[in-house]
Amino acid sequence: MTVRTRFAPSPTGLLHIGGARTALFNYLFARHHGGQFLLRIEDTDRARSTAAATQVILEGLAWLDLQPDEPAVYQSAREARHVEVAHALLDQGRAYRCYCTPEELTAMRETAIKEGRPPRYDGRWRDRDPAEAPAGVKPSIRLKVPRGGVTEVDDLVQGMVRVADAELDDMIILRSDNTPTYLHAVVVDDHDMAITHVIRGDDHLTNTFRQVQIYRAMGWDLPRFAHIPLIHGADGAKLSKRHGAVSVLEFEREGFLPEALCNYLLRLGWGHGDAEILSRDEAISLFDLDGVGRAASRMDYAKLTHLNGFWLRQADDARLARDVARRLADEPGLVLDETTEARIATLMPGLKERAKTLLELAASAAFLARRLPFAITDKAALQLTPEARAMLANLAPHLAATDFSAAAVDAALRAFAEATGRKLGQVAQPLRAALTGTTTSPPIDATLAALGREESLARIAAVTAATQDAA
RNA sequence: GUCCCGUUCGUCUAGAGGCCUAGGACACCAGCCUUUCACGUUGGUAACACGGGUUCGAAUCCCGUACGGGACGCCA
Repeated sequence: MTVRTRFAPSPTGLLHIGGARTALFNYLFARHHGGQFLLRIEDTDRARSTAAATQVILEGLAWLDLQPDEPAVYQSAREARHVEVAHALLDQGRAYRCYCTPEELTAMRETAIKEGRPPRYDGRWRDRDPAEAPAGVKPSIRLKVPRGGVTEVDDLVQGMVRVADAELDDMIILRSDNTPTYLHAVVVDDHDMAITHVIRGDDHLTNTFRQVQIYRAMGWDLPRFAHIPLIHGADGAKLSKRHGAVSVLEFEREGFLPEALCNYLLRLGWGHGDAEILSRDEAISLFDLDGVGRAASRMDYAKLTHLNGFWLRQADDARLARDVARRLADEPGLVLDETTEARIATLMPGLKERAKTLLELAASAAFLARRLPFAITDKAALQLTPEARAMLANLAPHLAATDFSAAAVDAALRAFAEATGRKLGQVAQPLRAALTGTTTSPPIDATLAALGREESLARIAAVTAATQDAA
């Protein structure tokens, strides 16, 4: 039997970190077992589902490279089938029509809570003669849940979980407006899509017992279930649209790499010995449900950032250069032409070594896009003492005599430092300030080489000229 | 309120009765490296929620307590 998993988000909000991890686990599990990973958009709630939210989910999954193996299934398009199954249940006497009004149900719930009983439907239409149906009330269809037994679910993560059927009430499977409820649609769709493993957040664990009733009533085989613990916000509470949930696309904006987010998410709630850094391929070969923990976890940006730094250093230079150019394009005062992009690409090995996010990377590359005259930070200005400016003026001819390769420039710098009795740092720091307007950058030889002869000498001249003006 | 689930360093986790003087990672502190900043590297601080059992022996098994979370919708 081929393993088939699915990620089934509802397009009522955004794809947040919890949903992303659920999708990841489903994807990894399917791949690990050589099966398929599917996507189903649960848009049964027409009032709250939006096309925009669906789009965001699709974009988020694409960014994370968690593409489904088959076209996405839209639950709303399967309504006729859901109705069909509900009626089949009705015909078999496994479901019945309930003529309660929403008001009546609300009242029922409130009294129950007031009297300290669980707020559940009391089954008043379960065995009542439909002939007694009040005129003008459109009925909903409820599942007739067997009484008196115990339902067991052997969850792949949570282990054996039992709930007395008495805890379950006769839930609505078809609303009075003839639309299916989530509980019903999920079961029908999972069955029809031949899903073998339902991997989802453990907020669905209790729902499972209700869903099992539908499988049984229809005589369908049960899929295996795996309820993974939720990711909590910093305060320990569930992540939701209204609570600390951030769209995965927000992570992109903040300069995180999809491979880093996936690596981080994988390690949140799943472990395999001391493995920390995992590529997609390694994740696929190592991932299984027995490595998933049972306790909820919290998001830790520091660790995500660290992993991002690692994956950034692994990333392809051209890819990073493109991203940096894109991010810098919006900034005022910068020139993003071919020359700049060539400089960014050239210096990328040195730049990416020093950045943890693409935002930092772009910021550190910004000096390459500046054109004279540009501002010098206060800290950098401190380096440019009159003495240092004079030193740079003396240094310039030596640099000009080289071919401006990093090696040649490095040799010239060292020779100059030795000849003038200075430590390399005493030469490099003022030079860095003149070249970048800041106090940090990749190694000075690489920086010089990336900027090129003309620009480098111009930038040096700009600060040495200032000396002469002052003098 | 009822039912369900959980609890190992600050955080993510390893741990499936003796290998645990509880390991790793992030963060933090100190040192080394060094051309700034990073990276890297060496070392350090830091945890089995609590109480009872079971056992020669428990982080690991059982029970209880506390705390946390989830579910109880004609939402998904």
